[in-house]
Amino acid sequence: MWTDKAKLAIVDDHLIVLEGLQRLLTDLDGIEISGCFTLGAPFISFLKENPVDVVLLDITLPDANGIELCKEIKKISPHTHVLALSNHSQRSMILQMLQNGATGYMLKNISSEELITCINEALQGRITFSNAVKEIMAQPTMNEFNTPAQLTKREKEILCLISEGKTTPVIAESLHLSPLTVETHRKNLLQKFQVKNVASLIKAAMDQGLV
Amino acid sequence: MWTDKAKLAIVDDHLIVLEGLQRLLTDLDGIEISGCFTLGAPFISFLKENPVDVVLLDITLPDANGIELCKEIKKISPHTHVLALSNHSQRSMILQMLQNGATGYMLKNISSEELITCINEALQGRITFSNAVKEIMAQPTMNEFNTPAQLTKREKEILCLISEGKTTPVIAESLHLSPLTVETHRKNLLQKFQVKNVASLIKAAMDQGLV
DNA sequence: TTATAACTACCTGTTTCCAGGTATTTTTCG
DNA sequence: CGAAAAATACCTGGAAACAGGTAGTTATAA
Repeated sequence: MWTDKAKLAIVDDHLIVLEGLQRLLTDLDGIEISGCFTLGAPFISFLKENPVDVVLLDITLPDANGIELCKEIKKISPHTHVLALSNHSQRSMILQMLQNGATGYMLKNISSEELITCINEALQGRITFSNAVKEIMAQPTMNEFNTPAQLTKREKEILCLISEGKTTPVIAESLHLSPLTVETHRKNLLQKFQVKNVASLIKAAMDQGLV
Repeated sequence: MWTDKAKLAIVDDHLIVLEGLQRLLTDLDGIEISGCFTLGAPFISFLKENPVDVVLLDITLPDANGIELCKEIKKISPHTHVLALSNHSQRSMILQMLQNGATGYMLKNISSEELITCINEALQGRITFSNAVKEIMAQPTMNEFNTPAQLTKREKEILCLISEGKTTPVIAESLHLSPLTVETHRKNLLQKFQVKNVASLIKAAMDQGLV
């Protein structure tokens, strides 16, 4: 059946949020909720069979990582606009979502007017943010990297072990490497995060969700 | 006007969650929503003038810390049952809320049946948890502290500076202390968190939301 | 098939951290 | 007020981290 209403899908693992969004978005001209999902996988299946104009996507789901999911959505259905809905206000997270095809980013403290505005903007293909996100993006790189640290597999592995409190000799042994090699990776990690000791390394890594 | 319905208040800074809860809880026998608030302060004012039987309290509000707010609610109105509603699944957080008078703790991924069950339990004064929380509490202290680290003002201050990458001599200078004093505080921090280096100190502190 | 990136390994110092204490002086609170 | 907690300061020695290099050996992708 043809309809002139835009088809909206919602993906969020919190039932409460799902209900809230439905309540805020029913009885609106021009928008029709065509599906609600608490996991990423069922939505992907749905998307393969049904057209979706815009999806409100919670980026922290139990079964999938938001960035990967966004990428997958755009691969299956490039015309579907992805509006990220999240609690995370990290600049790097916002940028990563945009780089992977998201049309907008909203924080969960959004007002109903903002929400409707953002959805309409997204339907027209315009990049859109909730007010709180706009403020975050307005600050020019306060202290952070606009490009989040790009780590190699080995570096991530070692970073993880460092965060567990393992020392260089312990890490070396558990990875069957020379302690000197581990020291080198450590040095590279400090350089990539532009910090000068483990304390700020761990903080930076956790801020970016890498640990 | 007298009513036999239990009076329920909701405090959550996310409009979406507020709407969702209203949708899930209207038209229920025995429960009446008497107020919704997006900040802690207005609710405290409301509570002073109006009876509330049970309050669904988001413990991460922009204007107040959940634990303090809970304590204040119980001081003003001891018969009001506080049901914490949160995203934080840390055992230590749950225990802290209970220690400060909360009647229950629920995670936001709760189902509607669970939610209603919990509210009814709470109305009868029984300690109650959502299923996900029950699981967390069932695990005997997997690795965590059942008593979250209790830091002094000075310790928090120094912890914060450490997380910014400051070294002992730098911290000493910026606080006008002897480096040896800072070392002592450092040592106490490591002991309180039961870790043996800064890496795991920062991780533990961030996991507990102290940085 | 070549660059380029990643992973590996080494060397020399210096600084900082950490473990193991002890001990005095303020605050804070019952 | 008196006791307990917090904050201050000190000491020694050893372990780990950090700065500053160099350099060979795999992957890997243009």
